[in-house]
Amino acid sequence: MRYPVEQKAETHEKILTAAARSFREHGSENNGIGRVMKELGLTKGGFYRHFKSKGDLYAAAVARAFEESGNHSVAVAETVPKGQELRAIIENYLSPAHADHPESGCPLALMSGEFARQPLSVRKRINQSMLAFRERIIPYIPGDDIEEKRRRFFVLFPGMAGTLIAARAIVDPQRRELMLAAARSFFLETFAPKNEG
Amino acid sequence: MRYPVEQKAETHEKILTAAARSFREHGSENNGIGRVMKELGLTKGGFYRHFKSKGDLYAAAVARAFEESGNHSVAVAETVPKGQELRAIIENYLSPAHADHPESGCPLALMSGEFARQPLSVRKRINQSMLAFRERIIPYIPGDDIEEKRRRFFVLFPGMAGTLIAARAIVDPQRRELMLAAARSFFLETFAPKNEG
DNA sequence: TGTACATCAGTGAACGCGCGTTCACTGATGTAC
DNA sequence: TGTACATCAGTGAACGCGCGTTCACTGATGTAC
Repeated sequence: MRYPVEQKAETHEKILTAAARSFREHGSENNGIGRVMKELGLTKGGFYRHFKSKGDLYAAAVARAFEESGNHSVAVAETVPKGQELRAIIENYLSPAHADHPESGCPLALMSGEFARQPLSVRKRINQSMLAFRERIIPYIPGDDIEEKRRRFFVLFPGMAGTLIAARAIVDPQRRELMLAAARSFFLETFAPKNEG
Repeated sequence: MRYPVEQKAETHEKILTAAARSFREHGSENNGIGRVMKELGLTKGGFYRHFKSKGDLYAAAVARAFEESGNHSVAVAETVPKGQELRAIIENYLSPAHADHPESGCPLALMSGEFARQPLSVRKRINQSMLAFRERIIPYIPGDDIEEKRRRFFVLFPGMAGTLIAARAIVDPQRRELMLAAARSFFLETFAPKNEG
């Protein structure tokens, strides 16, 4: 069949969006092309018209997940008065809602173990995606120069990601929220104190 | 064949140790019983004399990994003068050596995404292992009472774990070490300042 | 002391399953004339 | 305007592979007598 001209781009986009969600929710191992294509009502044979391999999709899906996560943080920052942006980002990142919804959450907190196991070519692309995410967040990080902001980013965000991971491992919802609350107040006080606002 | 009486316990122990390493290095998905048994020169059919299922092994291996990680931190603490223990633990945790050797490293930084995907029974056991790890580290955390120490633990260790994850995603070794160094000085200053030590 | 039997850790083949990937194909639409 | 042909996104069956799990079995040792 010949399909409408714009359809290929649409399908490509759908695969990418679905994979970015599915890989975060179910991991990329023991799950993948078949599941994603089935979700879209397509057969897995057609996948290779859109991506070279599973590794190719994985790298693209991680990039997409970082983009979505960046979009979300920026959107949150834009809902609050100037000077309050980082506070809002931190509160949102360490919220119970984020802990409860891995499928739309920060990839750093989800695909972590897998990152280290990817082939170099994939790791390089993941690295780029992470740096792109950083550059979107940087404007909201306080600091005298860009290098100081970047250093702070690399303490704050990985730190919060690790907190989210540990929180997700806590089974009891009440204990989980207590732990998140403790982390929230720590990161807020340390990186976005109120009187500096 | 009937085997020497002590052999069953020895094999059980070998499987557990090997799994704790292999699951950290390769993940538990797309890898598992077959690989571990082969490493020990055994066939995978024999596995079920020692563990009920793969999930059972997984939970036990995570527990073992937390124990090993706890042992390591305690051992590091015991090599330094009194009052310097937490500094030593932090420096060791955020060392390039730890970033380079996932197979013997902290499980929090490796199996994170997988944790959230386990069935409840397995997650409960992982939760217990994490709490047991905390209790071993608690003596080295400053704080007025046990609750404060626990809260600090749950900021410090997940924070460092996230840092390790992000560091492992950085391809260039020099940039990786720079990032680790920035995190080291942050966590040292914040949780184990020199003049309190 | 000798003999018959039970034990059970480990073997190895088999099972169904889902994975990533390949490939000959289909057929509605776009293009050339 | 009509006709012949090329295109190529998506199909569906097939491939080899490794997974977790089951099971009839082996046979050296421990136990009972």
